[in-house]
Amino acid sequence: MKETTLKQIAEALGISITTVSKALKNYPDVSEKTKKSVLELAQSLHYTPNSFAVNLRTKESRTVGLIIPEVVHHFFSNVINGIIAEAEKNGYLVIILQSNESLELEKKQVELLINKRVDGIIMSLSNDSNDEQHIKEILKREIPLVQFDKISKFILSSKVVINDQKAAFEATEHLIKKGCKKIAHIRGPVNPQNAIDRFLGYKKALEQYNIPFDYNLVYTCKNVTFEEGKLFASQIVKEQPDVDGIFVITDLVAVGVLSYFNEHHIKVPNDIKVIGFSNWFMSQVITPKLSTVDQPSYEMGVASFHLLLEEMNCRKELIPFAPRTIELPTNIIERETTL
Amino acid sequence: MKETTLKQIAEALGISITTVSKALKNYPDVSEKTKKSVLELAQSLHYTPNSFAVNLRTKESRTVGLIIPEVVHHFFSNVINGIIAEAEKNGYLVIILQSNESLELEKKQVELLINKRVDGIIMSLSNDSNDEQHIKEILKREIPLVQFDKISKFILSSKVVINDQKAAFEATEHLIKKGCKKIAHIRGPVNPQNAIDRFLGYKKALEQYNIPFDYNLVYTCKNVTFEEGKLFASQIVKEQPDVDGIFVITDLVAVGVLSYFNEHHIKVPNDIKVIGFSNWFMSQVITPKLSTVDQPSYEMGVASFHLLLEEMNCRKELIPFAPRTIELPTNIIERETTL
DNA sequence: TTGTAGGCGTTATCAG
DNA sequence: CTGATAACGCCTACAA
Repeated sequence: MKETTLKQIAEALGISITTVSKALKNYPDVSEKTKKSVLELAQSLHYTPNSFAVNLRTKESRTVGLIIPEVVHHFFSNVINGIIAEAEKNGYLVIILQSNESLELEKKQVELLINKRVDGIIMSLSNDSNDEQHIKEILKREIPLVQFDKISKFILSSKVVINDQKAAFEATEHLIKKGCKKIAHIRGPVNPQNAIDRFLGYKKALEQYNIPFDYNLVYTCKNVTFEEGKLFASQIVKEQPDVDGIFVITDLVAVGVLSYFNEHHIKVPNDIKVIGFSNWFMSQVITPKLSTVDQPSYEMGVASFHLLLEEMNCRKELIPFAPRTIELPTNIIERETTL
Repeated sequence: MKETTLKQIAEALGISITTVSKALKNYPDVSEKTKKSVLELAQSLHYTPNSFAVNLRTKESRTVGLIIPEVVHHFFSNVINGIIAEAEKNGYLVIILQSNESLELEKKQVELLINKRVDGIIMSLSNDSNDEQHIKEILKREIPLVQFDKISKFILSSKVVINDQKAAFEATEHLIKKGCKKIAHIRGPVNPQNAIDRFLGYKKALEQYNIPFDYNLVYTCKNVTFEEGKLFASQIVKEQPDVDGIFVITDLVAVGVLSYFNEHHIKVPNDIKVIGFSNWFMSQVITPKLSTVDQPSYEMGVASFHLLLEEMNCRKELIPFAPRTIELPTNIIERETTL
C-alpha cells in the first residue's frame, strides 16, 4: 500500500500543498469549503503525516529513551509500566534499553539514544556505574534527563527517589523493636547510592538504639540475586550463629535467605527475623511471608515521566528549567518474618 | 550544544557536502587526503548523522514496535528481554507498548506504531482480542509482523509459539500418572488461542486415559490473577471436594490456589496435586514448590526478533518473504506439588 | 576525484 | 483565503 502524502491530496484536489497542510491543521485562514474537501479526501485515503518528515521539520521525535538495569525485575518492571502509561497519555513513545548492570552497555545505550535524537532520557544507573562521563554528555547535549532510584548525586538533573536512608533506618528499627539484639545486614554493591544509603540507615538505627555496629555483620552482594541470599544466609549461620535479625537490601535476596533457612529448618521469625526491601509480589506468597519496605514503583515511573515532560516542554518554549527532586514515601509492611 | 551537520564540516573544509558525505561513508571515489581530513574534523566535532534526515531519506527508522499485554509479568518481561537484547545487537531500537489486556488500547497502539513508521511490529494479543481488523491493517501497510504466544490463527504472519495443546496434555498426563483420578482445570479466558489449546490438551489427556470429562470441573479465569486462583481454589473445595488434581493455566494463578490451600490447611500434594504453567520464578521459592511447564520465554523473544529481522531485510531488498512459524519446546518440571 | 542538483514530506514565511 | 518558496539534513544519480 502506497503512503498518502500532502502532495497527492493537493494534486487530486487541484490545490497547493500549503493549503492542504493548513486545512489539516485547522488553520483559521482556510475556507470552510476547502477545509472540508481536504479533510474528506484525507480521511478516505487514510492520510497520516509522515513522522520522519515531521521529525525533521520540528526537530522533535516525540520519543523518550529509558535505560534500566533489568527488565525482569519486580521493581523496575513496575516503573516501566508507570512510564509507558504516562508517556502514551501524553503522546510520547518509549524506547527501552537494558544495561544489564553493566557500565559499558549503559554507555553505548546512552550514545544510541543521543544519536536517535530522543526528546528526553529517563534512567536508573547500573551497579557498575562509577563514572558519569556519559551522563554528563546527555546534559552537554541539552537533552532533558531524569534519574530515578539508582542515581548519581553528582549529576545535576531532576530525580525521583525514595529516602533510602530513612527507609532502611525504619526497617532496622522494626527489627530492633521486635527484640533483635544482633542484626546483620546484607547490603547491595558498593557503587549504587541507594545501597550506600540503606547501609547508612542500618548503621544509624543501630547507633540510635545503642547496639554496637560490627563490620563483620555486613555482607555485600555483588549481583543481588536469589542465590546470593542463600549463600549469605549460610555464611551468617556459620560465622555469626547468634545473629537474630537480618535486614536485606532487597526482597529477591531476602527470599534466598528464607529459602536457605527453610531448607535447614531454621525457624523464622523465632530463631531469626528477616526484613526485605521493595515489596516484591512474591514476598506475600512465600512461607513465611516476608516483612518488607514498600516502595512506590509505578508512581516513581509516573513521577519520572512528569518531570521529564515538564523539562521537555520548557526546552521547547526556550524557558529555563531548574531540575527538581521528588521524594516518594515508603512504609514498613509487617508480615510473618518479623512477628 | 549545537548539532554538527555535513554542511558545517563542508564549509569548514571548503569542500562540498557531497564529498563530506561520501568521505564519511568511506566511498571509494574520495581521495585519501580529503577522507582523512573529513574524518578528523567530524570526530573532533562529534558529528553524528541526524537520524531524522536519514529516516526521511532511507524511509526506515531502525526501530521496531512491541505490543504486549503486560510488562509486570514473568513470562512477558523475559520475552522483552530477549527482544531488546537481540534488537540492539542488530542495530534496532524497540518501542514497547502495553495493551493491558484491552482490545481498545491494543488498536490504538497499533495505530501509533504504524504512524510512527516503525520498520516492524512484534505482538502478543490481549485477552480481549476477538477482532483482528487492526492487525490486518498492519499487513495491508506491508509492515513486517511477528506474532508470539497469544496469536491469531487467522492472521497470516510469522509466529513464535509453543505447542500449548501438547504441553497441556503432558501436564495433565503428569497429574494422572501421579495418581489423580478427578482433575479440575482452571483455564484462561475464552478468546486467547493458547487458553483454548491448553484446555483442549487437558481434555485430550483425560480422554486418552479414560477419565470422563466434566464441564463442571473447568473454571474460567477472566483476569488471570493471583486472586482468581484463590477464588477458584475455594470454589473447587466447596463444589467438588473429591477433586485430587488441578491443572492451572499459569503459575500466577496456581500460586493463588496454593495460597488458599495453605491458609486452609489443605495438604498439597497429599490431599490434592497442582501443576501450573510457564515456570515463573516464584514457583520455585514458594512452599510447597510448584510443579509446572517450562516455557522458553527469553528464547521466544530472540526467535521473534530474528523472524522479524528476516522479513524486514526481505522487504528492503524487495524479495518476497513467506511467513514462518517457529515452535519452541517445553518440558514438565516436577517439584513438590505433584510428588 | 569532486561537485551540482533534486528530492524525501512537512512546515513556516511571506507575498499575492 | 491561497500558494510559491525555502528550509530541515541527508543521500545519490549524474555531470564536470
